[in-house]
Amino acid sequence: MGHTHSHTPQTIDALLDACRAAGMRRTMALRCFLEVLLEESRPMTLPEIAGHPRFGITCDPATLYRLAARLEEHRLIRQIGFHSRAAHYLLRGGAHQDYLICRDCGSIAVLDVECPVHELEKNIETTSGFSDIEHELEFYGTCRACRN
Amino acid sequence: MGHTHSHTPQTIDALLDACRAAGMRRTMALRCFLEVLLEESRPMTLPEIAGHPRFGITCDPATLYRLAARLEEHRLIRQIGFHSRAAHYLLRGGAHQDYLICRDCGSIAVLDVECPVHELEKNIETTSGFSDIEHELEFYGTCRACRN
DNA sequence: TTAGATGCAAACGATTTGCGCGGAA
DNA sequence: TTCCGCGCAAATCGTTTGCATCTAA
Repeated sequence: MGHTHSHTPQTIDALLDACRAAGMRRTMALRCFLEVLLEESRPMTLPEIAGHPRFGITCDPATLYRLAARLEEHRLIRQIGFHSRAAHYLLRGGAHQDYLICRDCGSIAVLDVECPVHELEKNIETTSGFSDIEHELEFYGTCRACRN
Repeated sequence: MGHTHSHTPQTIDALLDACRAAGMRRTMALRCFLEVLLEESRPMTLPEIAGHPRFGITCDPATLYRLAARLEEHRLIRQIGFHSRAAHYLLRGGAHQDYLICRDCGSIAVLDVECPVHELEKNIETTSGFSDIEHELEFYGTCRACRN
């Protein structure tokens, strides 16, 4: 069963409320954006999000990027940098995840492990002068399929 | 003094030899590329590398990107994905480094800590079916200057 | 009514690709 | 002499920005 530190289950409404509380307007693009991210619950690029069948409207790229910027600013989503050209985003508030990525085919798997850096993170927080620290841990390897 | 697991000190000649052994030609662009990476010994983007004073020639972007691709393929350099638009590269063969990055100004600091994921990494290697695994660990926070 | 969102269009910057030439082996 | 690597040029693709219009509050 693993180490899923369960957090409060997220719902669209709760998310939209949080957005509202952060001063954002309850717009259709916002709702679609969050719905996709919530349904998929994995890191996605903006082109992926816009192309998702659940994304019910057509929406200008500019809108999407501005939306992502606002959501990230208000800490509702988080960017994660795999080695792909496009940035990935995921909802905050879920359990922290680490990833295992195939450097050939780019497939992304979620690791079901206890993240071993919490200690270190606290340590850094007190000694570095940085605040609001969080981390990103990815493993890159060659998956069985790509090894031929 | 920290945890610098010292590796064999690298020299341009050793690096060029390694390239040669990998079947690459000893070209001027290759030498400049490696010299910059060696001198700076930090993750750099390709535009940064090409713009470095030590990069003695002018060289077409295409050449640079193809060079990087070859070097990465032969495992002489390694890509690392900070949250910047451009990919960063660094020489392999140095000690493994983890980073602390300011999410506002983007400054990158090298962490002088024992990396706490080696165990986990071995673990994943035996259970995941992935091979040649390596990891990337970055901490993101707000640095003192950006906190105002 | 009004500040915040959106669409449109155009600009940007990193990265990629096809092609013919020049140089390292 | 032979390929490999290079410069040139053009195309891709993710992302950003200015501006006029629209809309949620």
